[in-house]
Amino acid sequence: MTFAEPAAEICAGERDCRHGRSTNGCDDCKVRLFSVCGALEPAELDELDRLSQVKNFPAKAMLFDQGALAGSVFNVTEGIVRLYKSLPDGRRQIVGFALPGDFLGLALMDRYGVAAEAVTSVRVCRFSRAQFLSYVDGKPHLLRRLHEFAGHELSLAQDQMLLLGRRTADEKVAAFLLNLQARYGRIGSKSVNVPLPMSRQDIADYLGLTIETVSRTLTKLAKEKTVVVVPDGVRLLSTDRLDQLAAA
Amino acid sequence: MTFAEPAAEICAGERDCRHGRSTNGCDDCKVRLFSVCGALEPAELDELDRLSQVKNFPAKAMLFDQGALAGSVFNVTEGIVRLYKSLPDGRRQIVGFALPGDFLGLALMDRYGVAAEAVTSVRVCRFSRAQFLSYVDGKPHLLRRLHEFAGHELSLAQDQMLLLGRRTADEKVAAFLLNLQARYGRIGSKSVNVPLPMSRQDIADYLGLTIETVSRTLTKLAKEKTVVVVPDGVRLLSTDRLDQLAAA
DNA sequence: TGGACGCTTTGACCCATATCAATGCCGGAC
DNA sequence: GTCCGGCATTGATATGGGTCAAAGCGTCCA
Repeated sequence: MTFAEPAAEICAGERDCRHGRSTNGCDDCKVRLFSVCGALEPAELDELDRLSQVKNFPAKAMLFDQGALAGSVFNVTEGIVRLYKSLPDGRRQIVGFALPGDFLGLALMDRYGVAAEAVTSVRVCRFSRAQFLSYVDGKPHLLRRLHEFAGHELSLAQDQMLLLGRRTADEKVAAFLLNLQARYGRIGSKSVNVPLPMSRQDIADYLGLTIETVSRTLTKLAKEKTVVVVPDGVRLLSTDRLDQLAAA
Repeated sequence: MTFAEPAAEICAGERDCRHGRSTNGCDDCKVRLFSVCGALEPAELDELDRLSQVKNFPAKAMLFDQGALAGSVFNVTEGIVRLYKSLPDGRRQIVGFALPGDFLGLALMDRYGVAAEAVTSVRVCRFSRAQFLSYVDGKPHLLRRLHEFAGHELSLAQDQMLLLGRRTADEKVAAFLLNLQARYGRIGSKSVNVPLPMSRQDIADYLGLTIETVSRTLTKLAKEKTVVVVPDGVRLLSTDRLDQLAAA
């Protein structure tokens, strides 16, 4: 199983949590893990330090396959990862994109429930699942936090079900753009420029559409001056219009 | 938030766990909670006893609404509950059906993420969320178990995304029937007779189809001798054919 | 500098599923 | 019984989005 959604979501506001004790090059992941798990003692952070390990993947590399034994927990620190399930005939459903700060494998099950592939080149912090498990065991506040996190994940999955089952192509694309904007906003500058590092095929497989429909929908939105399509992204001109389409 | 899926799934086999200490009429829920949470001490079971409370709902009654403050955790002991999200214009996505043995509100978040309505008349065991929470706190093995459960839930949700986004009407209906059969099998007799207490509209809203398409698909399956449609249910004639359609 | 490859856009057409509209069927009220 | 109301089925038709096919358009590399 794989949890991969906004860690920042359950972090009570941003803060500078560099604790000045780094023993390897992986400050970022420690900071983010901190925010997921709630306050940790310096000693606990040091222990996490020792468990973490930086790893890089080129674009298109597979971090892990669906059904594989889950040996690791990852924290994405740079780049984007796609998480998906496939049908035997090749049809694919992307169930989520992991952005910097997101975790993979936090469900701590013994097998991964989805496959994970680098969309762009990706840098992660890796933890051994076994070590992470024993680290977490005996820290009930941390377990509680993890469970809350799981509930949040499930809620997002259910939103996505509503989108896949009951929304039109326009609504799907609008919701996708707004959602991405919000998530980028959390990790960097909140901007009307939304990068789209993933391909149209990825977007289509995320929204339950075809590549052509995604493309046509974007040009339609562009024609009605709701967005501007730029290289590798989109500029939102009327978030109001998008909100209206996404129809919360 | 709401977790509502096969509790039996994570129970290591059925067993008769009546512990002979019941102080109210709710043996069933204790048995099932036991199976979710792993071995508990008799004293712990007694404590749960005191927290539980039987409640009945007639068909169509709402157990709780989406976004409402989550005051309770439920364990369904009789009947079927539908869990859904709605769009402002009335479009509805059912994200799951809760059968006897399933839990509602196990995510323990402060608000329910979906609405829950009785499909049939329903009997539940109710626990106060606050009491359940303090009961669970300080029982790390139980927290671990709960977290595993959450991961399983998420995995099911992701399967449903694949179904909603990438499967045809035939495949959706076939997968739905097989899935229901498997779940009934866990709580009673594994049979080729699959009860369908929910309406066609419910099935449609679960599969992202219309009522007419569900009806047509069932008659099509009946014409090709894959199933027989009977009052309030379906008899499966060729699970092979259904498996083939569901295309694991 | 060009051409080849991968991705995106655009166009024309089609089909699976939605929509609209009867009709059928059953169970409860009286 | 029979009337009524709520589902389910079936048929006719429409359409959103899929499919197939052909250009665009960068970018990388020779």
